[in-house]
Amino acid sequence: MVTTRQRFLDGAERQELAEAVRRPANADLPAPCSACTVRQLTICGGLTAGEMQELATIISNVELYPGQALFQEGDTATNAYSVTAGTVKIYKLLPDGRCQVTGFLFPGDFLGLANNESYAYSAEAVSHAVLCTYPRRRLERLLERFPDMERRLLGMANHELAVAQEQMLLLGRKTAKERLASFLLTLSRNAARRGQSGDPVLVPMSRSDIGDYLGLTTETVSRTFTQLRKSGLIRIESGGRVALADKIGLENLAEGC
Amino acid sequence: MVTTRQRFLDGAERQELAEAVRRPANADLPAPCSACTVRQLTICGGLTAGEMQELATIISNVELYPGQALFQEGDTATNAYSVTAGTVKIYKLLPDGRCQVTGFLFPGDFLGLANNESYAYSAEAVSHAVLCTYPRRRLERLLERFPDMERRLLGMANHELAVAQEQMLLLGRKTAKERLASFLLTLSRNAARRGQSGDPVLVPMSRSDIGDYLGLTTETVSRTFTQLRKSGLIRIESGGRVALADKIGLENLAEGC
DNA sequence: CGTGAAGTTGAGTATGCTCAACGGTGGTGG
DNA sequence: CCACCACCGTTGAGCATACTCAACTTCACG
Repeated sequence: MVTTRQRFLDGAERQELAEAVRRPANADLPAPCSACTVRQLTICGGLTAGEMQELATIISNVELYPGQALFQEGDTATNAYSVTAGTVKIYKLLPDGRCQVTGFLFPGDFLGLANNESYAYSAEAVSHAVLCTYPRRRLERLLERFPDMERRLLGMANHELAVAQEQMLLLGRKTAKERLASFLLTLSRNAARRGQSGDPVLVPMSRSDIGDYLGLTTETVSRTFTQLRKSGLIRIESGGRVALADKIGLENLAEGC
Repeated sequence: MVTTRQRFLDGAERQELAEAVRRPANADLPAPCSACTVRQLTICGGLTAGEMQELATIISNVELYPGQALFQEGDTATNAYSVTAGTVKIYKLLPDGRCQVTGFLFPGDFLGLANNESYAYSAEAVSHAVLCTYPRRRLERLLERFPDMERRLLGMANHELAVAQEQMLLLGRKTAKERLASFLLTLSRNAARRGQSGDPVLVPMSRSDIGDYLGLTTETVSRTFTQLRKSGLIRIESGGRVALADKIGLENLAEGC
C-alpha cells in the first residue's frame, strides 16, 4: 500500500510545511508550539500558557513524505498524533487487499487515541506532512490533570462520530455522482474552516485514494469527475484544484435532490 | 418512517423490560439505579455510591413501543439517553426517503450527546424499549465534577468510532454475503458481551432495517439470508433467532477470505 | 525526449436494484 | 372460533449502475 507517488507542493503548502518543520524535533527547549498556526484547531486550543509549556515537554515532531506510513492497523498504539501540515489518510484493509479510507486528516486533526492497546487502522501521508507526536501514556497522564483538554478531546470525538455517520449515509445510500459532489463540498468546507481557499479547492489525493474513500473504483471516480465537469458543476484547474462552478447544484446533487 | 410494527417479546426480553420499568419515572426517591442490570456497561459504571445518588436525581425513564420515535434529526438536543432494555436504531435520511441506519443500540449503549445544539440523527425503537433520560445541560454540569464519568464517555466515543470505521469498510468494500455474515457475527458478539445467547442469536430487527443498516435492499437481504442458509453457514430458527451453524465459515466470509 | 505512474475513456459484465407476484403469520373483527 | 387482512418475508425476471479488463493519453521528472 505504500506508493512512492511524489506530488509537488504548491506555494501555500510549502509555506505551511516550512513553518511546521521550523520547530525542532525532540526539543528540550520550551514550547515551539507558540508559533503553531493550527493550535486553536486541535487539542492544544484553550490551554493556559503553563499547561502548554508542560504539554510541549512531551511533544516531538515527525515528517512524512507522500506514501510514507505512520503506523499500521494492529501496531501497538504507543503514540497519538496531530497533523500540523499536509494531508494524511487513515484506512482499513481486507486480507485480499480491498481498501477503505475512513478519513483524510488535515492540519488540526487528531489521530491515534485507540482505547485498546493497538491501532484500529493504518495511517499514511498523502502529501508531504508534519505531525506532532504525543507519547500515549504520558498524554493520558496529562489528560487526568487537564480536564479541559479531555473535554476538548471528547468534543472532537463526538464531531468525528457525526462525520463518520454522514460518511455511512454516503457509502450506503448515495450514487457515484452524489458521493463525489458530497466529497468536494466537504473538502471545500474543511479548507475554508482552516482559512484556506474553499472555492478553487485543492484536492491533494489521487483518484485511487478518492475511490477508496468513496467506495468506488478509480475508473468510476474519473468518469464521474468528467460527468460533473461536462454538466458544468465543476471546473478542473491546474495543480489538482477544482472550482465549484455551480455550488448550489452541487449541494442539491450531494443531498440527492 | 414511524412504522406501527409490533413484535412480541420473548421471555428474556420481557423480564429485562419488567425490571427496567419497575423503576419509577420522575423519581424524587433515591437511586432505583441500584437495581439496574446494565449499569456496569454504560456511563454509570465505576461511579461511587454518592455520585450514583446524585446522578439518579437527574434521571427519568422513558418507554418506547416498536416503531416509536425518540427524537428526529435536527431536533434540539435537550436530552441524552442510555438504553436499559430493548433495541433502538439510529438513522439518517436523505430528502427523498433513502435511509441509512448508522447503528443499532442495545442495553448499556449511550446516545444523544451531540456537540451542536441539535441531534445529528434520528432515533426510534426497534423492539419495545426502555431508556434512561439525562437532561443534557445537567449531565454536562455533572460531567465537569465527575472526571471519571467523562473519561468513560470518551472511551465509549472512541469505541463507537472504531465500530463506525469497521462499518465504513463494510459499506464501501464488502459484498452482500460478506455484509450479512459480518452483521450476524457482530450481533452475536454483542449479545454475548451482554450475557445473552450468542449462538442462537436474536435478530430483533426487520429485513428492511437490516437492509438500511447494511446498505442493501430488503430483497437482497432476504436472498442473502437464503444463500447463507443453503450453504450451511446459518440456520433460521423460530422467533427471529439465527444459529451460526458454521462460525468459522462465517468469520472467513466476513473477512473476505 | 524517454519513462513510468496517474488519469481517462471504451466495451463488456456482474452484482445488486426495481418491479412484481406470492406465501406466511399474527391480529382483528365478524 | 374462524376468516380475513395487512404486513413482513421470499422468490422471480429484467434492468441499471458501477466494476473489470484493456488501451490510450497526459503529466511530472530525469
